[in-house]
Amino acid sequence: MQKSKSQKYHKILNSAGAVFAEHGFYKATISQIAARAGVADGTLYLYFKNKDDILYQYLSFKTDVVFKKMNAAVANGTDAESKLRNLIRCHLEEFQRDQNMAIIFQSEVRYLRDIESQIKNISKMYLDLLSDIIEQGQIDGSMRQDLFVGLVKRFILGAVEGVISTWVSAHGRYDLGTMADPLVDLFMTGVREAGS
Amino acid sequence: MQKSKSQKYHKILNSAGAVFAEHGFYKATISQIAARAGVADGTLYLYFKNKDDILYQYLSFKTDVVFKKMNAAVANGTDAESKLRNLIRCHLEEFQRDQNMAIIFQSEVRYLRDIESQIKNISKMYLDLLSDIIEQGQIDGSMRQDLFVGLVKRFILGAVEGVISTWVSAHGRYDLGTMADPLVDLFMTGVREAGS
DNA sequence: AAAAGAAATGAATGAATGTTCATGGTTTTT
DNA sequence: AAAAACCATGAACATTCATTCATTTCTTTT
Repeated sequence: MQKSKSQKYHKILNSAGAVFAEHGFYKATISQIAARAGVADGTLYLYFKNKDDILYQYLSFKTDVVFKKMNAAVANGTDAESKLRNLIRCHLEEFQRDQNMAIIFQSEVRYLRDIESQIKNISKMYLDLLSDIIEQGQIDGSMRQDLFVGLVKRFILGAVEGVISTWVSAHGRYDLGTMADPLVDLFMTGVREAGS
Repeated sequence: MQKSKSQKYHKILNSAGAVFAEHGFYKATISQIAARAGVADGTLYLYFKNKDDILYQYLSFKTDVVFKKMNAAVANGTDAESKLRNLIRCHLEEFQRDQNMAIIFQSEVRYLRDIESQIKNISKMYLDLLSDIIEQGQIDGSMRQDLFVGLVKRFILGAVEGVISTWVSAHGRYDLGTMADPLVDLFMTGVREAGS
């Protein structure tokens, strides 16, 4: 029973993801989500408080999963550069794996003021990861000392998101994962100490 | 009369910009826009086809103005680096000057599939400007030959947009224009030929 | 200043859709 | 197998708004 509830719950979440990604949150209707999940409209309200709550729980769930993977990816690196490389590769690969999530994060999240705390959380966690990496790089001498970390980390996140955005616009027609290394190279060549 | 129509038209456009920026397109109502412009609801329909059309014309108008300035800024530079510097400074300053526009471009535009052609236009124009600059830099030897222009230009745009996004999230509390030079420096140090 | 034309009004309309709840079905318990 | 507890249904409800248009107000013409 717990499991069957869980199953239906996730079925609805998934359907919601697909419908939100296709039509956008506001144009998506409860009926569309219910139909795609193969349940009646009213059933959604057994599992979710309201339409907003569906999106909220979708984002929470995805955020959790992805962020755990990102943390693991970073922990897997030794020096600052390999951590950065792992983080960005993980980011690109996860978004490529789940295109609905990519669309929702890229297109919708900025739009929703009510869920601002959620956005802030995921962005903040990501930016904090980047801060740590950059600071480590400065300590071990692989990154310039005169970097303004606050700017650099936003710079990196913005660039990665821009690349994802473009990929989404192209309907995911090319491989996103392969952009990780050129992207980091491009970035590192700017950050790396001239002589090292 | 032509002028008074023009005045009211722009009054409505401005009000729409403020209301869209504050509430987002879907939560913004015709009544709010009308009230802010000091006209009756029905009056909007003398100047615009419908709600979508208001946003469309807002974006068209702003796009035109900003893009002319960006073109002029680029034309004002001599070498690739100064052109890039001028472009990015112009971008940041214009968005800072008109925060409503900044919010709408950053938060709303990605969301609106119907206006995709519009977005594509402004993004494409911007990316084309960047392409030209990078190619010129490669020709005159100030930028590396092995750059993948398609990636670099999205990298730059993404980074700039990321910085603007952060500024918008902070409710425009700090000066955006001053970030132009550090941003370009950060970027150039990566792009510039190691020896030059 | 009267008439004609243009511009503006805002209450009424109608469509869209998030949410509820009385009803019916299914599973579990006794 | 009857009763109880639980789950699911989907038609009906209520609200929200974009849009319209009959009426009024303002401007121009003669």
